[in-house]
Amino acid sequence: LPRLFEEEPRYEKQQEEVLDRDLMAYFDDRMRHNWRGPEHWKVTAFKRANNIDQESKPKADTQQTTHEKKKHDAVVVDFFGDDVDEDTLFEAPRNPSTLVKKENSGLNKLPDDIRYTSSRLITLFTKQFTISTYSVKPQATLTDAQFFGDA
Amino acid sequence: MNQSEKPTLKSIKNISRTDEVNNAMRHVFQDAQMGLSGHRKLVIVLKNVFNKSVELNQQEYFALYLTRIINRILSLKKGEQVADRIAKFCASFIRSIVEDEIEAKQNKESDEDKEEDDEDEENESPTTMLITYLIHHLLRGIEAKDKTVRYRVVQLLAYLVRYIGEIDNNTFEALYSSLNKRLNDKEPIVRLQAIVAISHFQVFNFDYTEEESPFEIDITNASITEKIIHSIRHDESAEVRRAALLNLKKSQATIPYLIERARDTNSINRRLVYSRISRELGPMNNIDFKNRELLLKWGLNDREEAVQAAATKMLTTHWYGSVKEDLFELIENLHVKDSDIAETAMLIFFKSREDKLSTIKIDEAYWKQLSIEKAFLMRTFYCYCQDHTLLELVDANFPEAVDLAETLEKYLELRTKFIASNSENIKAWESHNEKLEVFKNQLLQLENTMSRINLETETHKKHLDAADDNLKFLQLEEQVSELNRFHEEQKDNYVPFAEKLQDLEFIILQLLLIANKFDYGDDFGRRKMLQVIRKRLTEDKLPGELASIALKVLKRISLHEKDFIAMSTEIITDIRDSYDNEDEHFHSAVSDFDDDDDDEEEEDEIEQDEDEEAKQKKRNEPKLPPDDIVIQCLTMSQHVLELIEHPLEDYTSLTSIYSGLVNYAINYKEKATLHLLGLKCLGLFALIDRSTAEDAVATLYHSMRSSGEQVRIIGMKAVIDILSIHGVSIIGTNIFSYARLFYKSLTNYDMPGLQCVVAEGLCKLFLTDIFHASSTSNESEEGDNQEYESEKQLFEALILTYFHPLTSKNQELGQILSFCIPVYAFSHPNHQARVSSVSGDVIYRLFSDDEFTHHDHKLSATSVIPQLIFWCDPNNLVNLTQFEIKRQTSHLWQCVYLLQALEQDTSKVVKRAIISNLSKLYLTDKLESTVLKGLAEALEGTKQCFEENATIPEYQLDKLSHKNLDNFIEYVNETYAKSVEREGEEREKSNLLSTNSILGELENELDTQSQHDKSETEENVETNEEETTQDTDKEINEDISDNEESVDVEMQDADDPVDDLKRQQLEENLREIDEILDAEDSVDYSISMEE
DNA sequence: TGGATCCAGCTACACATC
DNA sequence: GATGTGTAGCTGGAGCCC
Repeated sequence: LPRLFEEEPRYEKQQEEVLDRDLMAYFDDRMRHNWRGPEHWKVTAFKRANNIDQESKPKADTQQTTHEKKKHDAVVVDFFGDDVDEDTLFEAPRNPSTLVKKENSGLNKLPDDIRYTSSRLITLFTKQFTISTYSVKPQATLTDAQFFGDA
Repeated sequence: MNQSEKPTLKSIKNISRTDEVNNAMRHVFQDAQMGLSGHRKLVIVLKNVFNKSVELNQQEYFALYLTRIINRILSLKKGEQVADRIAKFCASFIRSIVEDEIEAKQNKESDEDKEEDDEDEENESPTTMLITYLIHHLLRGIEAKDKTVRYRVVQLLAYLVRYIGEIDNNTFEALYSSLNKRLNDKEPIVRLQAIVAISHFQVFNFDYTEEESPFEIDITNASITEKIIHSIRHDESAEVRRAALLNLKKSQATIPYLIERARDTNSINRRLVYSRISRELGPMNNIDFKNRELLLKWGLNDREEAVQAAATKMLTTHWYGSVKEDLFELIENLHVKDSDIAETAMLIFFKSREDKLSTIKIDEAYWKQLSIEKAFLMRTFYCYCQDHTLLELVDANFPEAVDLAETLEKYLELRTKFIASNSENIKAWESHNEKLEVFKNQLLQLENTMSRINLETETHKKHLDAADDNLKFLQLEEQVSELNRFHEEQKDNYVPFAEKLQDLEFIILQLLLIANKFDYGDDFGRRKMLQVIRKRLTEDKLPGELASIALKVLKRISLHEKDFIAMSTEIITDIRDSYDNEDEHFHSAVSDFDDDDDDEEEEDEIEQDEDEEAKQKKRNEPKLPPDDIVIQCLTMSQHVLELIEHPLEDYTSLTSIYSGLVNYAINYKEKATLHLLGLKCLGLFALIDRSTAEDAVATLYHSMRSSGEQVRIIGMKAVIDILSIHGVSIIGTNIFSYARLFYKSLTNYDMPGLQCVVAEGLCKLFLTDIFHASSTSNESEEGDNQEYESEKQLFEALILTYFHPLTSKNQELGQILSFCIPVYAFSHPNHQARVSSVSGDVIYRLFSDDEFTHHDHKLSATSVIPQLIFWCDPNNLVNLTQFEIKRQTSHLWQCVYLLQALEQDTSKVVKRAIISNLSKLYLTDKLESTVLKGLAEALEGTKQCFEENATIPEYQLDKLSHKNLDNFIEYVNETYAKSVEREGEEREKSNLLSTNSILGELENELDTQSQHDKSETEENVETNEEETTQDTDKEINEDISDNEESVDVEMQDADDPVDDLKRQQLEENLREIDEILDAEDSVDYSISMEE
């Protein structure tokens, strides 16, 4: 893929394809999640964009301490100790309704997935024909990082 | 025995006091908590202690001590190993004593056979006593305040309920109703355990149809299943639903609910349906076709790879295995004729079972005698081999072209004969079809009328009584039920015939699909195929899908496009001519329409003369050809036009026939099929001929304005396609009308289908820069600006539609925009700049404009803002090097617009959301120091604004927001400092010594420049021609949305390539930032800032 | 068993409501 | 003032694969 190593963006003449094959595959992949609309949108590749708290944490260290902590934390019950006060243990809530969840009428199902693809985005509605771009601008291609990274 | 001595079997024998029992028990549990491995031994020890207590007649003390021991683990949180082990240990112990008791009973029973029966049936056994005691104890805590206590209680009960066969009815009733209540516990972990517990009751028999139920509450197997089903569907916790999924009894009655979870929002649950539940359901035939189809459709298309993989495995391993690896049986079960997923399933099968490809053998005998399954396998196998260039398999299995053509001909001939020998059935079908047509016509007319009434109501503010039309709708409903009766009435005659015909046509379709991909190496075969296709297309009156594929084959085997057009024209002419003998009028009718062409072209004004139209119709009335012929010709024309790739040049034959047919059809507004086909063909025709397109857009525009959703969708698709092919110039100076139409359609939530089309269409036009290509057009400056404003408003409307509360009701629209908006933004820096330029307006309007705020379920600022920021993040741009990404200004500009929204009268929630998201903006020291400086100053201004308004509640920030804002300001200042430093170093290295003097000159020049043009990014440098003053902007700024005038704080993209005026650009940018922020107080925001 | 991933719960805080 | 609700960021557990 020689294109990857070209430094300058390529400026294309009119009537070129909007997205090339690689780019379509790239977008189809990237848009795989977050298809359900704004209320279900989640940040995915956001960390990379966040340049403020970018100091890399010494991961190994923290991991070890948590690991150790986990081991040490193991609780052992003393069955010879004083008995638990049952009145406290079984104490009822002041308002019993706080134990009840609100009724949910939803079905917890995904909506029908129309599986929108980039090929549909660059194809006409009424026939199988790819739309061309009208402007004079560099044709979109993947950046190196995108190709080697998440692409 | 003292506390330090652990009990042994021997020491237990010596126990004589209850405190010794207690001590022994504590020891056992002290050990049991350490691990599962010792449990077997400890169970024996504890059992001995229990038996000893029974022996001493102190079993109630044993029970008491046991509950005290258990109390100690009830407050241990979920995940605490110790508590889990103790719970398991209790379960093991209870199981063990229950088993012992059963064994003892059996032994006793066999003894009793010899002796007389005892009387102790009535008495409660020590084991039952213990279990009952334990249950009552635990039930005391089942409604405890502490969720952990409830969790542990229900967990223990879930273990115990497996061994409760002997408990009394009252205890059971108390247990059952308490557990039932926990199905609605606030805490998911409690509900989950309650599901597990209640699931065990499914195996009990609560059949009280013969006898009276011993329970006072409703306990039946059906009610238990019902409760689990309620949880599997409605519980909002994925883990609870999972527990219900895994524990619900698998039966024909529950299958639909199990299958339904293949669409669960949780991907683990979906995967489980395929990996585990499907196996538990047994052979694929245990599930009916409809549900199998759903499973495949959902699973093979799932967004999660893991789910897809599990679904693939289910198909290719479990189901395939369940039909003993018989591929034909598998295909038979797929019901290929009625299935939408069979093809995908087959291709996935081939891909994941490549080992089976070589076992497929297709010889002469095979393809000479095709069943639908054989034909389907042959076709999908062929397509798979072709797509994966498995040419050896193709050569080994598939016939020569000439044989394929002959086979195809054979089946086509079979079809013709079959139809000919069933004329009665055909008549029945035709008459049914006629009724159907009448129905469609009425529906379309009614839809159009309703739409017109709505339009008139809106435009003239008249209230029209639509009662009449409602009545008509009711009448139509009656017709629907009548039409639906057809299949019922024709059960014996037509239905079997239709099925057989469909089988034949399905086989033909498979052959055509092969022919469409076939390698016509030998010319003899090609010519044979050509002959078959041409003949059959002309003579056979093939149904839509077959005709469409046949035409594709024709195109494939034609010499070139011109040849294809000539042949198809001839075919359509022949179809028409075949009826010439029967109806002389038809030919002349078409000629007449040709003559009408001129009239038509004159008619592209907005107001069409209804009388003239009617007159024209009348004139044509006597020459009417049979509708079905016209429809057939038009359908063929549509398919032909769909296949033409090149602009129309001198295909006059095509022009004369199609423009005649098309105009004829369009005028028949009361004939649905004809009218809609006419519009489709008009649109398609316009795509290959610019002059047709010019008229077509006007015709389509009028049709849309006065019609219902069906017509509008067809019209909208056509218009957008025409714009995609010919550009905006095709609509001349009328851009405003069209923009308004687009806007109205986009925001018309009564026509959800139309919304989808226009949203997708606008995205296409923006993505391809067909919209916003103003710099290349030759329109006047004013025209340019109007176009620009219309497009800007449309773009903002698209973004607003994505976030609109009502869009959650139009799933398809949401999905389209979820895909298209980010693709648009990420595909070019200019696109990203455009998104950032509307960010401020979007936020302001979403959270302050009544249009958006008065709905329920509206989105929060904390979810909207990160999305806007994500779309504008330069890291998401394609096409750029890391260096270029670091120099992108989209986030910087977005920041300016966000600050603007921050300083406006937005609510506190919005302000906080903006501030907390500022840290997500990607601003680097590779940006020019001048713009960073501008941003830093803007931020100071914002800070000041907050100080000045400190008395207003909205401007009183909480601690965290203060900190976040200060951190961000500091970050920008640091970045600015670094940038200055970097530029200094670069200047030193650079030998371009004249930079300063150039800058000086430019600064002077800047002062004289007009004050309102804005530009974006280094690549885009504004040219003088594009300058406009603020005043001109306002004068021509008509608002397509009927709202107040829109604010003109906008960056204007220019498409000129990079030149060496970067410095000027940067100065501009800096000035921009100042201006935008200064303007806040004085500018009259369109988005009406109601006080 | 360990690693990667996703999800849900936890905590701290702000704010609304009773 | 107590209580409930909503949010952000973190963390640990669950289910899976190898």
